[in-house]
Amino acid sequence: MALRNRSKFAILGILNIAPGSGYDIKKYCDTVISNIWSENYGHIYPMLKSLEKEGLIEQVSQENAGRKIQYRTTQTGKEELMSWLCEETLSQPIRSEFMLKFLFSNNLPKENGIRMLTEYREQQRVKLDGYYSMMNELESGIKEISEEREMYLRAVLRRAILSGESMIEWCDETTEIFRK
Amino acid sequence: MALRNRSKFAILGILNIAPGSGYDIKKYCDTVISNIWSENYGHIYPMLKSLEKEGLIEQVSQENAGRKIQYRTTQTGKEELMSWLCEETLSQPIRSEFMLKFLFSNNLPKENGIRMLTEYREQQRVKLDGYYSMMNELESGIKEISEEREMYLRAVLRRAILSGESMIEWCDETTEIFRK
DNA sequence: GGTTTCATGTAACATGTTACATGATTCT
DNA sequence: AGAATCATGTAACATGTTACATGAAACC
Repeated sequence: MALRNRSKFAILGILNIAPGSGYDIKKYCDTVISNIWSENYGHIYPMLKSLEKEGLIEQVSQENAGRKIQYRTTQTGKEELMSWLCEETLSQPIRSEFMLKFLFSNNLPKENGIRMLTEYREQQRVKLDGYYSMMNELESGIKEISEEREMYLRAVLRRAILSGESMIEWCDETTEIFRK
Repeated sequence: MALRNRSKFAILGILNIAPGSGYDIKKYCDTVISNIWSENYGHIYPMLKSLEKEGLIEQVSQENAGRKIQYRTTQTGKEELMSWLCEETLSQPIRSEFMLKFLFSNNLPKENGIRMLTEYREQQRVKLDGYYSMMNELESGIKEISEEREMYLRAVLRRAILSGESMIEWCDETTEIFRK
């Protein structure tokens, strides 16, 4: 069975939220949804061509913008997107390099494990701080987002926060155990 | 800069815990460490050849086993592994198809979101149950694992449990909000 | 004797990432 | 004018997944 192309629907979905260029899509991934998705140019630009060829997106007739090529979803594109949304999501294979390293490090002195935990905790803390401020921004309601969309965005952010908090909890708990 | 081959060290690390065949490695990934890592045959067998060629692993002279080719890490292999363990782990790009779908589904009726959450919660619950029983097994100490190794295994399992619990918490919380 | 599990392997395909090329526009 | 950022694009490379082929050994 052929794999469903996930980048395809990611890009289609992002354009469905707000029409934009390849560059805009990259920006969106690197900021707003960096905690749940990533794309790179090597995927984005060829995919935009192919989505256009398939008739799922179309160029927005631009007058103002310079070279910028803006796309938006077509009716067909919206329909394909909806049908993907309703498909069940198969659970994806998990790969956590940190956890793997940690598991393997039982031959090294315990202090080494503790150092790994400390560094990792700090990485997580920094990310978590970022999520907290995003949540603040969202809640102060500066952005021009519909209430309905905000609800979903907030849920996704909340997920990132809970997940980060849980990771920090684990780091602390495990460090404690290792110190004893 | 060339990417560091993660499968390489995963396989090397697994063989360092316990010598075994390609088949054994796959088993180990699918059971013990399924919550943190996955490998498939397409990676494992060619990588075993290449690790052997590099001198990082060697075949265990077998007498008993049939066709089974068992490998173990060499001294050089152990050293390379240790040096990888001490390298800092760069944070990996995140891709959660479920979250992406959820974020995109603001055009669908709210009930749809609630259904997604319910299904996802159930998926997580089943996994979590599996982790709980693994933890029980570990704690009853049936397996022939050194105390030191057990400590690391337990930490990794504990991580999976906390992570699952946090996910379920989020599902419940979000469902509540969506019901209002 | 048949079914399941063990066991190794690979070809074809699908996806993901980096590094670079190119040049316009905006900011200072 | 020079630097930073915007913007599009691709070639080369790296990684990941599936489906199938093959057959031995264990189990029932």
